Amino acid sequence: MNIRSDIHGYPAGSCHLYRTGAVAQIQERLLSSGDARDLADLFQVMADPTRLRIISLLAETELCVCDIAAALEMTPSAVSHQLRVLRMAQLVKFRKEGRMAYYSLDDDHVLKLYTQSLDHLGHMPGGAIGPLGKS
Amino acid sequence: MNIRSDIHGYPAGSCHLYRTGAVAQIQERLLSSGDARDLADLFQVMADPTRLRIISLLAETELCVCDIAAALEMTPSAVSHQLRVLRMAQLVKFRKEGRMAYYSLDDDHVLKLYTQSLDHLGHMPGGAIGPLGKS
DNA sequence: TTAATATATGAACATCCGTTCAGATATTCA
DNA sequence: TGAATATCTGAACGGATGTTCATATATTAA
Repeated sequence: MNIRSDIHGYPAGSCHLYRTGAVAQIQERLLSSGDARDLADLFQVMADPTRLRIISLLAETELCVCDIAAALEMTPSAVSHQLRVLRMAQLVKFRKEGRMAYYSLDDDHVLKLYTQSLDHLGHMPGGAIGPLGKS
Repeated sequence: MNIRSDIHGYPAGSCHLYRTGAVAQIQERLLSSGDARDLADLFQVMADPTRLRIISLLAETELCVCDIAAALEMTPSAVSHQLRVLRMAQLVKFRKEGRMAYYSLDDDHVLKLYTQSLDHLGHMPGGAIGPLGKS
């Protein structure tokens, strides 16, 4: 009886965790399916160039949709769609003033995550992601 | 002559940035297209439940493919595919020992980004806050 | 050598995602 | 009122993506 043969029909192997019976131990620090999905959703929202550029604009001040669209040289429609995604993920909030909607970052956690990722990018050799592994 | 009419054929609006001519100013802090794409690629790699769970496993120790597969209750093939994605993004590295491949996190920036995002999740009002949700 | 194990990879499939387009709502101005 | 503006939204199209399946390579065991 092991996980592989029970669940996936794999023949029992000889990986050391099975020999030592340490599977339960490493599963304790395993992110739950639910948390993994929630986290993935968060990263998914950040995983778009347009949304990241919007965040970079909102990092310092609130802006209305048409100005964001102008700065990004995109249609207000496309920007509005992306702002909706950011809004639903609670990464940005907005206030209505007349016919304008002024958007800003929801809290400083967004900014922290953004700057943290920029920091990580700075540590990537060449910035771009190359093939296979590290030298 | 403004960006919208030049590039997208939109009629000139009256957004305040155009009246004050501050477009160039906000464009200075705008993330470049290239950087935005690189950052989006990084987040994209993080934006998958399986890859996040792998990262959570590798947060404390190196593991071989079959043990990761066992802990995740997935096929080694699926795990190998995801490890390849993590490897190409330089989020994990591996060493070959016989027929086994032991994977570990490439550097602590990955872990920082991961824990930072967990922290953000903990601040989400509606978001699911699981056992690992907050530290 | 032959068999079993550990990992890697290409193709295929279903699903998801960002933009465009058309159109809707709401506010302001003449 | 009617026209222009600011924003929003649903549908659709093309492209990206994660898993499965079959298969390939390499290492170890018998």
